[in-house]
Amino acid sequence: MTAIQRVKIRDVVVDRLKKYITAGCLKPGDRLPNETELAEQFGVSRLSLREATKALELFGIVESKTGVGLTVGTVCLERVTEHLGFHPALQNGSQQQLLDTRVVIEIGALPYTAKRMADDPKVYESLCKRVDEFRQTRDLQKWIELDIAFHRDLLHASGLAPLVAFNDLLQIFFQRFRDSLKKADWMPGIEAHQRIIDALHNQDVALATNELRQHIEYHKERMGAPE
Amino acid sequence: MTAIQRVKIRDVVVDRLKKYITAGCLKPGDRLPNETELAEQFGVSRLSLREATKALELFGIVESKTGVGLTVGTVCLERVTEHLGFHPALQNGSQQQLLDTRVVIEIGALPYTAKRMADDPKVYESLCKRVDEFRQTRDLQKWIELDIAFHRDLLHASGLAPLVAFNDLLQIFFQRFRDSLKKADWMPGIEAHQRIIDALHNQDVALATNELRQHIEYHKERMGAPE
DNA sequence: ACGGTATAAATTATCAGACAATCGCACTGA
DNA sequence: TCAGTGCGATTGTCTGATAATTTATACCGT
Repeated sequence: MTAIQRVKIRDVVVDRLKKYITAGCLKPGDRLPNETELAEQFGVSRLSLREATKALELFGIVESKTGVGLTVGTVCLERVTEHLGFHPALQNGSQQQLLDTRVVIEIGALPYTAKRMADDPKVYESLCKRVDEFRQTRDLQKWIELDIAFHRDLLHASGLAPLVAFNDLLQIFFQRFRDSLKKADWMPGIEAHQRIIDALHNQDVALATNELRQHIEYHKERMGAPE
Repeated sequence: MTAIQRVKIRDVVVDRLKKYITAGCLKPGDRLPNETELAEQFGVSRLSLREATKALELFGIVESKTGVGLTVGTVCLERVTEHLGFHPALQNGSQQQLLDTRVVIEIGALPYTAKRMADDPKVYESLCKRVDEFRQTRDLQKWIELDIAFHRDLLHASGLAPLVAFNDLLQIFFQRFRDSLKKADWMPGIEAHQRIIDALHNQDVALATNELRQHIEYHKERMGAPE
């Protein structure tokens, strides 16, 4: 007794559309065939094709304009956040995994960040500016935004763009219990941020790693196993 | 002259659906009214409502089953990651960046894998089985598949599901380079795989890290800067 | 009376065809 | 030359119908 799930046409069409784009090396802005033609090519009705394109449009992968046609787009994580941010049902079963994943990504990026810091002094300066912003803020909501921005910048400084994207995605799933934290919980984070970038500035990756790990583990205690 | 954008019905429906869910405090698994009823309630045709629900279904926000109806779904990271292949960071990222990202992820997972190996002997055994499969294969295409599978299993053994999803995403972009490799290039990889899991088996994370780094860097030389 | 099976109802999945709205562009007229 | 107009192409939306699937119910045999 195999639990077979009926394969829905639009899921197939979604895959085929994505393959069509990648196989043709199409870039954002490139035109796609019109709906009728694509439907014929895939051997489905226009409606089924539409359901697929409309779904992909929510991600931003394709765009459609009346009177113009379909064009290739790019995933815009802000848009994804917008749709997911209202968190009806984010899977929270593995907060531990999410945090560990963050640790892996952020710590793994540190050596690359240190290398870039050695080459470009502006990297350190801009990060310092972020921390200063932090010190001047009293509003909790603003702090949260700045914290996300700091960790994002820290990753961005590594020069590894994919890691930034992955981190953005993870942040979506963290958003919820961020709100449940108290102001006092965030206090120690400021100086931790400073110590991390200072260690990197001194090319002491090991120290930065320790600081960052402690910094994230600190949050782990506050979030883990609530009930 | 404001750039007015025609408000598309399905976008409105998407918003109203999300509000419907949040306003009712609906949880994953909760039933939604059927399509006809919802369409009537929103004052749109059933088709427009469908386009909205199908789009949300790609996110996992709602689920629909034939003969059952609409239910609130759970959004999981893996599902979103699956469609992230069109993110600019991955589209425009250089091979170098993608490889470095792989290094960060795979090496970062090793400590977790070692820990799980210590707890469960089956982890090591199943990985060994993979390597054995490798030795018995002569077909190049099969080797490529097995290599991907091995690295996937290695990550999976860490217990960090998000990393597996990220890795799957990265593999899409490596696919093209793999095909250009020669059979001889893959030979040393087999024993490297064995050494990695043996080191982990002995709880020697540092050694495993070195082996894995060399293993991936080895490929870097063959792929890097072709033109 | 009970268990299993066949039928019916409810619901989504998919399709076909039509018309409206919108955009781009060529064509025309001054 | 240039502004205006109309036409074709394309997506947006609707109506209606049929197929596929699951759940619940009624029926039948023992």
